[in-house]
Amino acid sequence: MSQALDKTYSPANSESTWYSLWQASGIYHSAPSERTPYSVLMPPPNVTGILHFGHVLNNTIQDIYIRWARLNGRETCWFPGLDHAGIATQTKVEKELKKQGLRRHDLGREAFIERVWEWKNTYGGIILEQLRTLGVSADWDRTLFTMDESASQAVAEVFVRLFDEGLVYRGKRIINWSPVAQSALSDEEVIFREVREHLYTLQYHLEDGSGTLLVATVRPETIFADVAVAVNPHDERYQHLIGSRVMVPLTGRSVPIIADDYADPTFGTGCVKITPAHDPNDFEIGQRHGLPILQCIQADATLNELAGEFAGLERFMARKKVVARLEETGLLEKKEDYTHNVGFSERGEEAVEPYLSDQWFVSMKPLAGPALEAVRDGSITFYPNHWVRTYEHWMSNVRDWCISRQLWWGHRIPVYYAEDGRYTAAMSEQAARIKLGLEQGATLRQDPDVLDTWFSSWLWPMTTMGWRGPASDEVTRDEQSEKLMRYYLPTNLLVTGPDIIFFWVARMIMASLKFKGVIPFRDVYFTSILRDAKGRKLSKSLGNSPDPLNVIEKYGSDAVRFTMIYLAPLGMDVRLDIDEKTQDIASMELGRNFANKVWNACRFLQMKKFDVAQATSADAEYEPSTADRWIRSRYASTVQAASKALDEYRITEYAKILYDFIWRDFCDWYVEVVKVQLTQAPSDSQRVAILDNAFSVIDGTLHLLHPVMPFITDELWHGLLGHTAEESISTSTAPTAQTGDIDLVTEERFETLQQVVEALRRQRSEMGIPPGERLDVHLRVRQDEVEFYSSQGAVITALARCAELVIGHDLDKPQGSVGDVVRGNEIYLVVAGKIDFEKERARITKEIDRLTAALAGVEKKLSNASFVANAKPEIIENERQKQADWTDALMKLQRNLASI
RNA sequence: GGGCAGUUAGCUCAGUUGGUUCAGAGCAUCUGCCUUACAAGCAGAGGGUCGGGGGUUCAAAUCCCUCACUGCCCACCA
Repeated sequence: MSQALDKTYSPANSESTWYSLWQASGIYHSAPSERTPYSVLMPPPNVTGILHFGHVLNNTIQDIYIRWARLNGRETCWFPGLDHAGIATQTKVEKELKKQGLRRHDLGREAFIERVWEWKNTYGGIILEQLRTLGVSADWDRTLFTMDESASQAVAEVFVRLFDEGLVYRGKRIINWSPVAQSALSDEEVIFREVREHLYTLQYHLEDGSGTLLVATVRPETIFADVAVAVNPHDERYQHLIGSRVMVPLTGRSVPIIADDYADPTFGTGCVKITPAHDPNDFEIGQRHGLPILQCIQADATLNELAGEFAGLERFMARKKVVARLEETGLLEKKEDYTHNVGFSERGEEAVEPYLSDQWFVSMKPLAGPALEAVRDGSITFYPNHWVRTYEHWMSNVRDWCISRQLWWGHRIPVYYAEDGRYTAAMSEQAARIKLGLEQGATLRQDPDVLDTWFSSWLWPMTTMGWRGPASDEVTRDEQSEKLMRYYLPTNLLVTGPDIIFFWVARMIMASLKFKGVIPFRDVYFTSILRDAKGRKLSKSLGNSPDPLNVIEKYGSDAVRFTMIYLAPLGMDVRLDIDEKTQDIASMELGRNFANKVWNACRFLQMKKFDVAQATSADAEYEPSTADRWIRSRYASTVQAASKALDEYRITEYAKILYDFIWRDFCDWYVEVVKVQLTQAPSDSQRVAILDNAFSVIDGTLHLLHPVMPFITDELWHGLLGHTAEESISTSTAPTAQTGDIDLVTEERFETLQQVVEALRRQRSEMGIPPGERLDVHLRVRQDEVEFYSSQGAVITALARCAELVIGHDLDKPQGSVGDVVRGNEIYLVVAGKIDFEKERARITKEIDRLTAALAGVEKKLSNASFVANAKPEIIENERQKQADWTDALMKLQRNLASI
């Protein structure tokens, strides 16, 4: 046994020491072996990322399962990595440049990308470093960056393959445009927010001067691109006008009045202006009716020459001016307040502009079918399961995925355009020439755009294992990565937030099925959403997202991990009591106090071990006490329950089971009894036998606790059980439930003992007896229990602070005593002169009232013929037993009351 | 408009298959303790009838219906 443990657990030093040891010994590296694999894919944090509490929760859960699998002898691999996060990273670097008064175009594409790489190299690994502070036991040797060479190749090959199959195509569509990023966005990157604007009703004069059509719009700045006004074909008000023309205000242009069901006669005036270039619905109507397309808003969200005097104005400024001019010219009929939803860019704060442009799309329907099936047929299980509905809904209505981004940072689209306008996707210029049937040296231009970040993320299950794409599979055949995928795929668990179920989870399922014919993972655990005390999501901008490293520094990593797990039930939001001023989370004390409790329980055992003579061996004749057998029984149940909770992904319960076992059973009762047993034991060899029992329970308990509290458990495992520095609890073996140790008879007996002690304590407290004062106690028990209670005399005496303890079957209530009844046992505490008769009478009366009411309930049940006829026999028997017990207790209490 | 969660003690939440005093835990509150592992602790106490209403059942916090409120996701009719 090593050095004495300190009085208080101080995580700061020991945690980093342990992590260094773990890392140096490379114990978390994994490779295919004879053992059953267990693998987890880490959701790759962004290179710009800094650890936040979402990561803490997410990675703690993953680490728990990884460590638990490792303890259970699985070949355990946790694949970590980093995401290049296209838009996010590029925006960051552009902001940096802006401080120097530069824009990316000033540098040029190549120099700019170089700057981003510099940024990535400087800040990219920070979060991975931070995850180590948290204790994450990933296989760092396998860390992958989504823009690493192998991953990039896979991305390009996948693109080419899908292009060749016609599943990736180019098209001119209305897409979500971010004027700030100057790039397209996918539908998933747009979030809708309610906005209070105005609904303007404009006068469109009929071209022949015969009247005016009133048209409502929230975007009067788009009138310059109007190509028609639509009315409902069944709308009698306007039927006669269909086919005639109206003048678009402020333009001198006339457009036709067309009939289309899209126009809702009950909304506004029933007339809709049609602007195909600036509204997805209008675009479709334009297609249906063969209308021309006019575009008046440009990529930077300013108006172009079509807008005449308004050209060059930013869209919202233009709206103001246009409205003003309409007002002047009398063409503005009315202006009403109007609240509706507007799409905003997920990252930036700006309103997304529906923008007509050439983009690349993935045709999703063919990919969605098998992916939907894999979840429906149970090959993949979601926890909590209700997310399946969301998944199904999205998958059934999936729309094509816009994957091109007008950015520089990312995987360049492997498409080459010939001078004649033809194009193809290929792995190189030369390959493209061959595909297009062009001669060597023919000029080609590569598509300037890059791919959506998620186009690399969806290959994560394969690229993390070294996959280089479908063509490589067929041609070069990478044995190494093939072996890894055969062994580790499908991975066992994915832990992620429900917010990226469409972005990532669904698409990984599609890609893995498409390219490897295998599901990427079996179980998906959706984590809780973290909120502050006011219920708001944690976010940097709100200032309600403390830096986890500071919190870890204050409470310890184990404490933070434990608290997060304890507080975060499966599938529900979690409120954290974040103090915005101090950036502190006081509830972390729960974990810290618990860690300290574990620490001190071990410290106690260690001290007792030091007290016995060195090298004493356990007395083979030692007969385990009731408490010894009780704690073994409780421990066996705990192993069983904790394992089951983990298997079922009820990690909060796992945490609670351990918390209660260690604190309530082990510390509050077992350790207290052990103190008595050690004092009473006649020899050191007996003491060693007693301690052996305690050590074996604490050894197993540390293993159970290790997945959630890796640092302190390894430290105690060494400090207490004398393991060498080369060993780690994390690579030792988990305990299995010894169901034979579960002994319900002993548990019942011990519980009664606990209740007797508690009753005595309650009496003392109510009578105001100072804790130090010892009083006589008389226990009247059943004849056949006298021996048992006598054997527990020392324990009761110590825990209930008795002076003299008299145990017998045939005892009378002593003079000057207060009494109580516990499971048929009568307890008398001799308080002599200190007795407060009023209080005592009140206490017993209250107890009698309670029992009388409870008994009445039972008797009512038992006298109910249908209850007796229908209820299960054991339930009825139970009620009968209660009736007997309570009748007996009532009798004893009444006698007690009478004697006061 | 469609879908999914949630509503249990002052606060944050447990409560697996309806039935052992199941109405629990932590924090907070109150009382008393530095009892030689732990004051980051120990011993006690008070506090809720389980959102409202209805139903099924011998029996409901637990199952069904309905209403209300809260949150999230999807859709997005100018």
